[in-house]
Amino acid sequence: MAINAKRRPAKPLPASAPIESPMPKSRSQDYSFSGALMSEMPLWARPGYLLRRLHQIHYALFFEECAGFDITPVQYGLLTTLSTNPDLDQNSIARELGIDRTNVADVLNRLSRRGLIERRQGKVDKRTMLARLTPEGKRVTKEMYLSMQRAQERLLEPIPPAERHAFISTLIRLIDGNNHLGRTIFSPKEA
Amino acid sequence: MAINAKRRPAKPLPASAPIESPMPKSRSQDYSFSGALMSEMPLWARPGYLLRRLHQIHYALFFEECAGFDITPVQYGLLTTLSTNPDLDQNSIARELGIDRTNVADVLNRLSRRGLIERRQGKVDKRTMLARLTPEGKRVTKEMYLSMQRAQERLLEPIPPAERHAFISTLIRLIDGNNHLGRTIFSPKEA
DNA sequence: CAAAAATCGTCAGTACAACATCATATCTTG
DNA sequence: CAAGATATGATGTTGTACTGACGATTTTTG
Repeated sequence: MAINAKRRPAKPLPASAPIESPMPKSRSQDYSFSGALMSEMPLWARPGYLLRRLHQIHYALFFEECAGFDITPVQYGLLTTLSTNPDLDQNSIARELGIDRTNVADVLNRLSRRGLIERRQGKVDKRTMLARLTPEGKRVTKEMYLSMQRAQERLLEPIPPAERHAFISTLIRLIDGNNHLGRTIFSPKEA
Repeated sequence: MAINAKRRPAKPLPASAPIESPMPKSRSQDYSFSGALMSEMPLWARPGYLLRRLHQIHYALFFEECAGFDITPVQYGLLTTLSTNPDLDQNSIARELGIDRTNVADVLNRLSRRGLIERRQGKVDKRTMLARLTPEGKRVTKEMYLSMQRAQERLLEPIPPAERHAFISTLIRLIDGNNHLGRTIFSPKEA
């Protein structure tokens, strides 16, 4: 989900948020996730749809707060990961970030082109390319931290503080619970 | 965020789910969304990151359940929208779905190419192009419904049923609360 | 009513996420 | 050591999501 158009997202990423309320009036709360009725579950009652929207909104907030850095959320995630554990190979990064291996290479290339990371061959395993932050990369990562953080806070602002941890915890449980998905399930051999 | 690789997603979209647990051990729950401490909020405590992951997982589930249809979640959302209110113009669809109007045109083209929707000029306002489902489109929409629904259910399966509505309601509140984002904020004039 | 402003769709261009496939270099193991 | 497994790179595809600009058509307004 890329959003960056030209250079600097002068217009940070509209997220194409609907001006008009996307949420119809009546929320009868009865689209039953346990029963089998659910005669006609509308869009705004589908978690998948809501997740896409909220994810988009996070993008918009991220770009709004981090305007001028020209770094995407995924890129910042990668910077953070390298910041925590330096000299990581691309496969490990992929697992850490939850993105595809080839995609990691793309992101690394973009970051490398801008001098934020550098790569070199691993010594123990010469097949691997270990990535690490450059001094510039460290500087940017640090400099962006508060902006990124503000985006996270603004995202959760609409719900009372007491609910925020619960929400995050639910997200984590849902991710953990579905984590068996992915390449592990349909191994590249079959299919 | 496309996922469809070849024709039929034989491998539905790995979501590149990490094999190794992406969630570190200690979740001290203290990355403070109200205070200002948060010395070093790790990836897995950032709602933005978690939303991306969960959104990805939904994609994987959707493709797994709807394999063979070769329809993406966004495309199905559009089909649903047209199914509820036929003869909608592209701007309305954009608002309804929460995507950009140029993107709506893209999606409509793909659906049109496959004979699932048809468009014609509006009579009252000749600038508009009203889209509607073809009979084939209606058939597919109906046929996919249960599969789509299963994906939604599987997504929420890891949390107890009692919490599911609360989760959805929180998502809705977060979306509603941030809905002021978008083109309306940074008008195209400035910047 | 005619000129100006707003709106609708389109097109071209960019970015990016998530794949597939093939080639190559490098382990690892029987 | 040879065979298989693994890591990465290079290249290409599809789909989502923008930006910016343009023509055609309203709508608004002077």
